[in-house]
Amino acid sequence: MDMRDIAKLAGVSSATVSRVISGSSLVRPETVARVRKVIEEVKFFPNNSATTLKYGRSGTYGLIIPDITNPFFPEFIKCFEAIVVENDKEMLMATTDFHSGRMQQSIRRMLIRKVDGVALLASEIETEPFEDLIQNRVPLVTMDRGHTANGLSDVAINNKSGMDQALRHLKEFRHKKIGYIGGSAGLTISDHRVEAFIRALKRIDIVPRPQFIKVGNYRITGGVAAMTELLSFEDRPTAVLAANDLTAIGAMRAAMKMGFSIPDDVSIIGFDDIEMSDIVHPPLTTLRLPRFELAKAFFDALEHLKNNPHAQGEQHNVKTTLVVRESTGPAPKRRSK
Amino acid sequence: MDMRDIAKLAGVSSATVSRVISGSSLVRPETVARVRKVIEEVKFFPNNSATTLKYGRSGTYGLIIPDITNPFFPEFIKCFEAIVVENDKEMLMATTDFHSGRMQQSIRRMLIRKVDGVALLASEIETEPFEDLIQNRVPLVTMDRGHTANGLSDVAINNKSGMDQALRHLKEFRHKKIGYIGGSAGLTISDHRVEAFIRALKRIDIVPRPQFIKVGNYRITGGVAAMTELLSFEDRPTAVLAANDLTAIGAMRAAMKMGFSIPDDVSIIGFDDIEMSDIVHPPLTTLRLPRFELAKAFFDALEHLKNNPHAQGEQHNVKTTLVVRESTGPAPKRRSK
DNA sequence: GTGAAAGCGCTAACAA
DNA sequence: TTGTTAGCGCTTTCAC
Repeated sequence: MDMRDIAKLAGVSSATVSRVISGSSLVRPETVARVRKVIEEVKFFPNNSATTLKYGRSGTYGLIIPDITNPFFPEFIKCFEAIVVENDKEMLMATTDFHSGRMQQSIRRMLIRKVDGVALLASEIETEPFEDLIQNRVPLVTMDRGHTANGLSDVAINNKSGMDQALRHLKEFRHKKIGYIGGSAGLTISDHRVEAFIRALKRIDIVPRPQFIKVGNYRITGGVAAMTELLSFEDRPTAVLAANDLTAIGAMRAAMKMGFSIPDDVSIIGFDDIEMSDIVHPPLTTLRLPRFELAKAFFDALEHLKNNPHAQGEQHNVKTTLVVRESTGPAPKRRSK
Repeated sequence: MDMRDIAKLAGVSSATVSRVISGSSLVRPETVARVRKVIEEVKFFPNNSATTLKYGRSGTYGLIIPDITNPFFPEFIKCFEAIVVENDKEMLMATTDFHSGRMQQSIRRMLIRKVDGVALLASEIETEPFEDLIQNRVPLVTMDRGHTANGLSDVAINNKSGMDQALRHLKEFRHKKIGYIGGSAGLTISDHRVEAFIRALKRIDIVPRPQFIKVGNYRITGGVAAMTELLSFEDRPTAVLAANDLTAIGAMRAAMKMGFSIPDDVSIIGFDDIEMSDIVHPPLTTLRLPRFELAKAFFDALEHLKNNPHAQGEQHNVKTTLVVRESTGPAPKRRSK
């Protein structure tokens, strides 16, 4: 069943059917009605691959994420999918699992399916895989790499203001010894966040202590491991910032398991504000990263690059806001234990 | 850059290039090598839409899920994506958000993109949306609808054995008053599970009490609401089964908020075994639904239908296993109000 | 306002 | 073993 069949049934040519479907204004209303009726009756669906072949563009945006198991990403995907579909486009999702082989493969999938652009939320240190995308003139929007180029835009998370909010909050509670549990070492996003943390610390006149800065893995296990180390110091932090909520939740578990109470002995602040953070005990104070805004920023950036193939990429910005719940409180007066 | 370009560079015809790419054995090894070299050099990616157009099949399987925010689904998607990609196919994911308009739209997306089959994990009561799929001879594999037909297979979750395990476990703890919090009313999956619950109850000689059977929404909120009702009865259940883990977690929260302790006052059993269930307090006893097996069952069923277009659909089965953690314990000896 | 026809890139039947 | 060619379904220019 193709447009020619519809054309025959409606007594017109396939060109007219095409025009009706694409909503061209050049067709007489009666003709439109007649064609529409036939389309309805036989439940005709145009074959997208023909259009893609003809145009060289598929109307699909690729989305590459590291770990769909981290609740932040499903929430993001949901928003991104909604925006994409609402704009009559399609989404092609790929997961890398933090694995560079899977990353290569994902990019290959994008290229083969002729996506109109790629939103890359899994920034690895290696830029090599991007090359193929750039070389094939596929618009690319990265997250928090702070680097733009021709056909390459970036959506940055405003770490500075977020960190400032978090640290100001802790300062009001008189915390002086503040730790940080980062993401995986070597990923640019996590490096950026560590740096932002150190600078923000200095801004509130606290001298950063290297031993208070630990690396995690963006998962609960990483938070558990890092927090266990932090709390076994004789001179331990009274507050800890985590690179994401999962890490923070792991940190909370570790602290509680070691007999510390939250927030009386240690305050903990997460990052993302996943749904779960409101459910754990105590509910987690966290820097909320607004998914919808973020998804919209990616989509807009992609559209812009697609429609302006020779334009320089743009640097976008999404702000976080501090959501104060119950995992933060006044610094302990004296050492307990 | 297309196959003709490669052909020219390699001094062969485009047909030969095609043969090399598809791994035909008819090409002389030296020719293969020469063509491969050119492909490597210019980093050529075949245009999938041309193949799709030619074949009428896209090498893509659709996956329709209700709610990517429920942690079970990301875990499932991850497995399904891995299997699909490993088999050199593609996955097209769509979320319905339990909304029938989104369902229609998702199916439309599948049809337009010429998917080779659809895995439908969001079974609504209405069969109407499927019609388009069936009519267009798109293989369809549903979850737990227990109905097969031409080009329609089903993967059932063995509710019977799961329920039996759960109830036997509770019986050993001398529970007599057992409640159930289902999914959304009207969805066939949840109806099936309620029925399975009632039958399993009878099998251990407990007379089901209608007021102990509540409806939820597959989310935490539903569990909270239903559990609050269940526990406000004078004569309240001492154990509750939930339709999924999120519901069970909501139930736990409600119970704890009302001052009941788990499992001393009420035992709770979930369903799915999402990662979170091991993290909540107390860790949740639950019926584990193995994602990888489930994903594999869907994939195999799809492949089978695709390769045997005129075959009758098959009924597959996936078994659950009871994971005993700390949310279940002996029934309270006497009323603790 | 509508139709005819070329061509997007690939594959497979057929020819050589 | 390799090449030639028709055609998958759609869009769009050009002609009417």
